[in-house]
Amino acid sequence: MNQIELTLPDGSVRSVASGTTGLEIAKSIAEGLARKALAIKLNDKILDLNRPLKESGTFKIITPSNEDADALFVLRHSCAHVLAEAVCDLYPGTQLAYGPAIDKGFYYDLMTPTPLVFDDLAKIEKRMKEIIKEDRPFIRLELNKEEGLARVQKDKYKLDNAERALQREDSDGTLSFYVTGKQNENWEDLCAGPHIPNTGKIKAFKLLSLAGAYWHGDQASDQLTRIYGTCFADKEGLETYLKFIEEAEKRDHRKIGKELDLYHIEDHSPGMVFWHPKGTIMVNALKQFIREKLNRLGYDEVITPEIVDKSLWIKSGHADKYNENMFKTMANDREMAIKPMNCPCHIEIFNQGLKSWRDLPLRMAEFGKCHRYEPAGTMHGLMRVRGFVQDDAHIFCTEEQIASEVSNFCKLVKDIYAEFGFNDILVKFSTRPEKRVGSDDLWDKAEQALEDATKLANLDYQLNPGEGAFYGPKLEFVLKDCLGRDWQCGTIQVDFNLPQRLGAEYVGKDNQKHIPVMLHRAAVGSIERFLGILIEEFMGDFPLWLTPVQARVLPISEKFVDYAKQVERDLINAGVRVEIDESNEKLGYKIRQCELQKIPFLLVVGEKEVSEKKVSVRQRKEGDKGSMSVSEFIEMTKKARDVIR
RNA sequence: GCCAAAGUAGCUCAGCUGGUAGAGCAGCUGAUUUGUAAUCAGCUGGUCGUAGGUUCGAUUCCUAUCUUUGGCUCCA
Repeated sequence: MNQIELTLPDGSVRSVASGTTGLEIAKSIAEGLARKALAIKLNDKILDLNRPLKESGTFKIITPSNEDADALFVLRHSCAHVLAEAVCDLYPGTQLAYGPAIDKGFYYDLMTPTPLVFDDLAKIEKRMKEIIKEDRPFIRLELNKEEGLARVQKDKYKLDNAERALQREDSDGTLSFYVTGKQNENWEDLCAGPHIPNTGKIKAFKLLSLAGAYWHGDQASDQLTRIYGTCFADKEGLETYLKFIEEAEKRDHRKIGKELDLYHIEDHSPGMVFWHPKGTIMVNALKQFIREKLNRLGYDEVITPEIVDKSLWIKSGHADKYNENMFKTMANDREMAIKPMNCPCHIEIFNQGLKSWRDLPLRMAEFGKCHRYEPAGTMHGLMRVRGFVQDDAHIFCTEEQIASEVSNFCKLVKDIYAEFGFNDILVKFSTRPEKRVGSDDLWDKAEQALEDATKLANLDYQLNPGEGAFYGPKLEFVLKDCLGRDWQCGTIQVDFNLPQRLGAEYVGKDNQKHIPVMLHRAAVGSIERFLGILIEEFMGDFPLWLTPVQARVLPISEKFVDYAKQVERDLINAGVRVEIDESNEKLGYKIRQCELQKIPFLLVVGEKEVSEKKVSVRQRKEGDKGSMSVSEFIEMTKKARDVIR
């Protein structure tokens, strides 16, 4: 019999007969290890413990651990099976679709004969616990194509899964099933595996939520019920995770936005933000932060109308390809639309006067307010709204200039994000969507140009097929919120279509007219969304330049209010955003209010400060900084204002 | 738009199986004149998301609708 060589995590090499199982190897190392083992990993492939091993390579025995992604993966996937079995038991006639382990747990998409409601989860959990207690083994069955397909005939989703599995390149023509217990007696599911040896190995799980999900993610297809749950190696891991969610909720920008009185959204205009004075300070501070960067990079800022006649949207293609996303309005009998994007308006400015090749690249920026009719049910605080301000710009350039302009922009995005401490950014490359304008030749050219640019920018990306804008492919810069959900912020898009459609031209060196390429780009994306991300990232403890109130003066009693007002006046004149707390409260109470409002500097003034013409400074998170003169304090804030994190 | 859940005072929430609503904080008034995360007392405040229906009677049951939340889809 052939021997295979297995390299263990400690570097030692074991030579065993081909066909030996992971469990046998675990036993040969230690009985205890064999008892704990969940699965094995051979060359990056996780396998059941009792699968015969046929190849040499790196080898590890997977044991329960909240730190081991492989362990969590098998546990969660097996837990999803237990979930599916429980649902099938409780709701006969349930059809199963798909039940993978995901980043933070697992889900199962299924179709029950009657709709499930949230309260059913408790019942399902109870049944799952019984199945786990029965400690039934997961048994793998490998069947040939005919036998396998015969087993899933009644279930349209599983049949579809089976057919697709057989079509996959790495298919060996067999289909695998996992029975939880005895064949033909207990529940089974078409599944590639791997699984843990028996259900009793699941020690800590919880069902979390119920959601609708489309079969294959296709809106036109069946709507399935998705049950989300999570599973950990032990109770402690589960509790830590649930605690994490609880903690994350405290960072939620919607909660902090309310507590700090930054904004609200109301029923009259769903998805549109009412920025309160304090939020407005932040919006303006962020705009100014970006504006200063753009000024240095040769952008010209413009302002364009928000309401534009339908005819422009017809020419641009929006009326055809973006229609359901647009707010429409009538001016008497004239049909207008509220702009969902700034690009057509920027082309209108470009088209004023004759442009020469010497004008290119022409970088036109606008903090343009856009409105998009997003589907109900997609709104989310500041992150997903219907009215938002983009830090938008359009770069009109030649084909030759695309790569360097895109590359420079990528650098700008990285710089800005790094200043806020976002260093690990996900970049997606989205290619031509089904609904698009322009010929395939132009799309080939645009996608190629964007790819060349990513090489110049030395940018790693994830391919996101079919998700580009209707006029061109795009790069998306993705940030995460407190719960780890992805939000697209920055973007750059290569567009060979709109300039042509809207008649943009420049005179080239050859004295002929040419159509410029247009790069649509936004560094933070939308001011609203980016502030939402920042609120969660900083948990309300904003850097001094961004924070709405930088200092509050706290007179110890009414006797010192006059002096406090004088301090306040001095600070206002020095450009510090300052408030005064004249309330008839004790100092401890006033300080507590400031801490809750996350105010960076508190200036306590009492008898001592009045006589010495000083203020006592208390800094957020750092405590008492001692007393100093007002001018010393102003110097201190000036230094702190430049610090981003 | 789809599935599920929710909507009670400015905020956070209570209100069991139908008998016209409560707490804490905030706010107001008064007392206190306060030294680094909550001084005390009193008072105000809600046609219980909206519109219908069932009922002698609806915050509570039913229907519709709007909004919000968690997902799906879509997107900055």
